[in-house]
Amino acid sequence: MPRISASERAATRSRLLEAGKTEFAERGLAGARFDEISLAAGCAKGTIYNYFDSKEILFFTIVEEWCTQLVDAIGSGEASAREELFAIVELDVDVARKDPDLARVVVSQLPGLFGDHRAAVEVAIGPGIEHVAQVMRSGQERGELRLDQPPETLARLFLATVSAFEQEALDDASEVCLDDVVDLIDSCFLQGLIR
Amino acid sequence: MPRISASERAATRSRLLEAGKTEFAERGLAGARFDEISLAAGCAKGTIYNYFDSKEILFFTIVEEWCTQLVDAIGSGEASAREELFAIVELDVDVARKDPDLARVVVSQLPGLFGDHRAAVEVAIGPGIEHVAQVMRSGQERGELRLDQPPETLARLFLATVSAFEQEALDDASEVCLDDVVDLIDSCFLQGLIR
Amino acid sequence: MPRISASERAATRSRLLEAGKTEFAERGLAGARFDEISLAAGCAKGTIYNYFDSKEILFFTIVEEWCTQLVDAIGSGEASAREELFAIVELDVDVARKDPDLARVVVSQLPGLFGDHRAAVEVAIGPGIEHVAQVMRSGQERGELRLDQPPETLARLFLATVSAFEQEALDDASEVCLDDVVDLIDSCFLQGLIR
Amino acid sequence: MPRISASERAATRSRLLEAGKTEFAERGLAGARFDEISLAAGCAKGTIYNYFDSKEILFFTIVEEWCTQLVDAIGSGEASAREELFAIVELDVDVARKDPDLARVVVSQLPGLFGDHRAAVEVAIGPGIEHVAQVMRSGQERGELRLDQPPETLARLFLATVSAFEQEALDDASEVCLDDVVDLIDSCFLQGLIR
DNA sequence: AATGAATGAGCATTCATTCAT
DNA sequence: TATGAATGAATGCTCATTCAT
Repeated sequence: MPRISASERAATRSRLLEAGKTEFAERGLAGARFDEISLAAGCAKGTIYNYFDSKEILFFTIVEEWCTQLVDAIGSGEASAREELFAIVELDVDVARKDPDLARVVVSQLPGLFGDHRAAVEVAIGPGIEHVAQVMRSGQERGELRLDQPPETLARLFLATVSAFEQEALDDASEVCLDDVVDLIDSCFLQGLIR
Repeated sequence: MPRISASERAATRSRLLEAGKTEFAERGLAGARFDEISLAAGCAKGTIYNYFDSKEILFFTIVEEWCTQLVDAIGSGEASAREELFAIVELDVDVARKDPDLARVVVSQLPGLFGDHRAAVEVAIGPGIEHVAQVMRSGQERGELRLDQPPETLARLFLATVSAFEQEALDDASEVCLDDVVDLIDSCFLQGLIR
Repeated sequence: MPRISASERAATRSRLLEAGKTEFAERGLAGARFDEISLAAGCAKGTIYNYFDSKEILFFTIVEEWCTQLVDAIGSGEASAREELFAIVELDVDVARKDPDLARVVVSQLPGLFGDHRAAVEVAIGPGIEHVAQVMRSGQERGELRLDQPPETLARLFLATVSAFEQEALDDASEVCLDDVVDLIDSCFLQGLIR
Repeated sequence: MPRISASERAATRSRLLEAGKTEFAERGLAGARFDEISLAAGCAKGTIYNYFDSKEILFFTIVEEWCTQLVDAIGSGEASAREELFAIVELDVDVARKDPDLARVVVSQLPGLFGDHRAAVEVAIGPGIEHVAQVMRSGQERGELRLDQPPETLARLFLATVSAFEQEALDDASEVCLDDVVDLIDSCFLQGLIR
């Protein structure tokens, strides 16, 4: 018999993830402080360890959450490659709109990781990469997409570009807003893919 | 009267920048250690402070160096926007080829900065942005480039995309090599700019 | 009216003592973790506090148990000092054979205690010391044992030596086995006591 | 050109070892606090790491120092085994008299160590064991000592007994004083060794 | 200018203990 | 009584920065 209900546990976990997103978005993986996260989540520092074994695990759980949101929401795969990729960008932008901190973590923190962290991020975003690669593969097989790069490479370039554009859009000083990103990706990237 | 000759000073400074690049490329801004940098540069830890006031200053000096290399090498501005931008990518790729550590620092560390560091990086890469923005502006005025975004935004998106592609190319596990980047940028990005 | 039967309570208590022995033997007083003890005992961490007020109390209860086993098993006191002491060593070795973890706790952890813990261990092993001191006193009165040290001192030296030899025997890398200890104590220590 | 003279460095190192002895003697390896050690040594906490890489290293350096003192002071090996061992006890008692904290660390902390620490202590006191074992071996070869145990075992039992007796003598509440230890070891232990 | 020892703020992590259920 | 989630004090260790020499 658990001492707290499942919903309480889920609520605390959720508050920790939320507080973690904010802290990681503001200070990065290296600079984030558990003191701040626990304060923002309204629990004691030690409590974090009842939910996440380490700072890195909390971080990569957040990254996985982003990836899961994307993969879960992605559609049937029946449409053309362009339409599929277009939808993926829309989803990504949607996620970023709903949770800018989450997007900030993903687009700004992931490129700077090394070693074990690099490996962990590969694991965390692996499913997302693989899904997009599948779209690219189908597109190539149907003759819709360029063939000079393997599908996984196209997927990585695609996601990297989307991230770069979103980062620009998330910058408060920028003139680009999230709404522009879908069109920009379409015209500036997808067209180049199509042959 | 300086106690060491100007050339000695310049040599030490240069060794520090070189060692800094390697360390920042391997461990990031947050993880870089002055112990390692001084060791690699063959001087004492305290000596670094005779050349750079802080770790951040050393970092941003390196970023500026990258930016300066680009701006210095950029041509007259007589050609078409596409040719100019093409040349810029070639230059950037050239720099990355000659100094992969420098490129790694720029493409992987800059996105993750915030607060004061964010502001400092804006200062450091400002001239580069401004130069590319000027190319974009001319292209728009000559009717070569799309008009729906201000030239500075186009410049930022362009450089962000180049960085994203280079990062992919610098990843040892990737199938993309630096030689591919110029063509990929041309077909996947520049074409989208041109109307 | 107790909510659990006396036998259930005794069983849980017994399992906790057993688990405690193992953990203390493996990690020492300072390093022992309640998480492990409760896990091994098959109950929740908080339950330990229904039986023992603190980690130290659990520890000293175990030490007392060792002492009680010895005192309970010790004979009438009719025999010569040498025979009595010989019997005590045999008992001690017997206890160590049946419960090596218990012996390990006693011989390895007691010497390192200080302050309040030192005082508590004195209380816990006091009856054992006193019993052996009584044997020494009788031996001295009957003229069997050396008189240059008070009986309590002889008792402490005797038990300390037995512990030292047992520790050597309990060490897996050692050539000495528990069976040797009785003879070794007799020839290396008892003979020196007898005048 | 070192920034501090060798004597200054040696003095700081010495103060750290001294402060470490006191803290380890009072609180054990697990309980010792670097804050206290640095305070007692009159330097900053971080300074300790300029001299010792970790708490364990400081601890085992102290243990080694004890062992080195013994081994260095031990004589030619020309005398009989009994005289040699007698001299070793005198040396050990002398060290304990001059530096009771050091003795307290050795006699009370070493028995309770495990795992890596156990292995490290074996390394630290190895030379001392080996030296005494050599004395035992010579004594056996000359027919002076009992043959039923290998020389290394005799050495361990001998040192363990000396430690046990010294611990009793170092206990403030005990009636035994260090001066008694030599005679007690001779009559209670050495006689048992001799055949 | 160069040195490198000293500094001490900062922080993730552990774990005995508490207490609401 | 039993539970186990929450707590938060405690502490070893890192490392950018300082400064006496």
